[in-house]
Amino acid sequence: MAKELKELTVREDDYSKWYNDLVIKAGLAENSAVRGCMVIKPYGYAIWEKMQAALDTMFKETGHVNAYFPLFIPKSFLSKEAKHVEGFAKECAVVTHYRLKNDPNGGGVVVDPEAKLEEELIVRPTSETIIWNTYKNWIQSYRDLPILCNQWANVVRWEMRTRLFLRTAEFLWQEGHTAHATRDEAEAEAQKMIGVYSDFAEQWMAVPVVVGHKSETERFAGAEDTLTIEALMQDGKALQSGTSHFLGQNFAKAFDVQFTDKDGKLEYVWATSWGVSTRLMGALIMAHSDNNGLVLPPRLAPIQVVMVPIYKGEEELKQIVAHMETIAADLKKLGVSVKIDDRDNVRSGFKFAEYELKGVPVRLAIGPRDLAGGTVELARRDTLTKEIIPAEGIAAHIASLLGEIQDNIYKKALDFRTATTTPVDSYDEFKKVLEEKGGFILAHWDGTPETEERIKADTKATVRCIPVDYSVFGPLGDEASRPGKCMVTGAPSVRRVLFAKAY
RNA sequence: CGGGGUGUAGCGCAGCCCGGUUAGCGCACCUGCUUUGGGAGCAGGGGGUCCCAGGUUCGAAUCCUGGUACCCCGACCA
Repeated sequence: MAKELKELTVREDDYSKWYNDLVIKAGLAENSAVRGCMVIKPYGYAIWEKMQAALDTMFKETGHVNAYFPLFIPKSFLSKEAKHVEGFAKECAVVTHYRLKNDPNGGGVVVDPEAKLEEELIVRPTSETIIWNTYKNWIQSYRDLPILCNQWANVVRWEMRTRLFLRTAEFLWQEGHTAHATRDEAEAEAQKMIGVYSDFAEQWMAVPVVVGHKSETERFAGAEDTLTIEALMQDGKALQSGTSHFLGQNFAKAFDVQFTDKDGKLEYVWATSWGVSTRLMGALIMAHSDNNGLVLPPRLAPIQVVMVPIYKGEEELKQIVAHMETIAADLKKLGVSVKIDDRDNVRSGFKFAEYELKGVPVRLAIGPRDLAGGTVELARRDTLTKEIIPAEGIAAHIASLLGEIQDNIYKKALDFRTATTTPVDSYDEFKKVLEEKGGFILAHWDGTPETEERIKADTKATVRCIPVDYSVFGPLGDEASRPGKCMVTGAPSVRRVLFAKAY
């Protein structure tokens, strides 16, 4: 089956087909029979669980706790914040009835018209409204603040076009919702959490990201400021991989959440919300994979080391597997996850290809020759190189190699981004680079929605973010952070911003 | 919602224009033998309401009419 995959080339015209085939063939997910939803298969879910575990720990280390709020949101809640409803109204699934009945005209069932709801329920596209309706009851005094809650949940957005992991009708995510006594504290929280996301992306996913502010048009519906992490995929398109919003007092005012401060004055609460989703799976796949399949960073790989026996006959298999078990025990002591694939109904060559497709970082093959000579064959997924090395001390060697692989994958992605980030000064050059090279473009923009809209209409590229730290661009950074003139209108610009075509 | 395209075995497809054996191929699956240091070979086998409904015809996967589902491209979005 993976033979078909090999015929595709990364960043060909049909990159999207390549990506889709990879997701399906590597056993991560598939399209559901339900419109626009996906089935996350066990191997894909194992990766998601590792992401969840790492993020959850990071949230707790920054003082957050988990909670859970309802799936259904009364329609009236959604309309309390004007911009919020405007942003989400077009993609909501709506529950209108609560009962079915037998079809009087024949087999099957129909919606019982008698069972119409007084007020329709919206399947949450995001939970700000239902959570703030609850926070209202939790907050009376400054002593009740801050509230630092996170929720792991699924949400539904009825997108017109869907794509596995990147944009599905239902997706899994976490959403943090915090309430604070002061503006400063809430702003600091929003910044802190985008920092957590950026650390996670870079240190766990090995995906370099640019942290920045969204422009007014790209901002979250109902936010005063949206911070984002933007990652670059191998086809030169950007992927918004996580966002953290400073919500001001918008939701507090919409849901009338006030508290008494130290001076006995009544104040509206300041808020943030922040989230990442299964879209991160898409980022992980598109950032690192090659034509042999997934390339998983060791820190997120469900299986870090796979061992494949090479053998003739049952007796030899037993011997080799016994040997492998002692190595596996050593690895487990060092916290490395190992799988011994002793299936005797598929051949070893098939197994090699299969684990490459699944992105397992390190593979050990052991056969009679190794058994006799005290060696193992070690293969690295990231470089696709193989070497025969002594079995002595192999566990410690692998443990440090996993760290090296993690770093190497990150470096590769960073080098790609560096090579695919271009500063441009004129609109013509902008269009040319976008057409021929793609990737990130650093250019001056006058800061107006009109100009941004025009650029988008002309080129489909958008302002991905206004970076907060230009040093991530290396040598380009210093010049990019200085003032100049908008490439379209010639109006003054404070600094270059990051443009790209996006998913 | 606009513009294209496709529905034939679990998956990928050919056959349709020009109606006519028992609907075919590759992968996958099952059985047996031989193999096993990079996706095995040979032999045999199982599996189909040809998307649905109606029509034309001696005869429809093929032609006609209507429906329906899905995919791709745009607008929308994490």
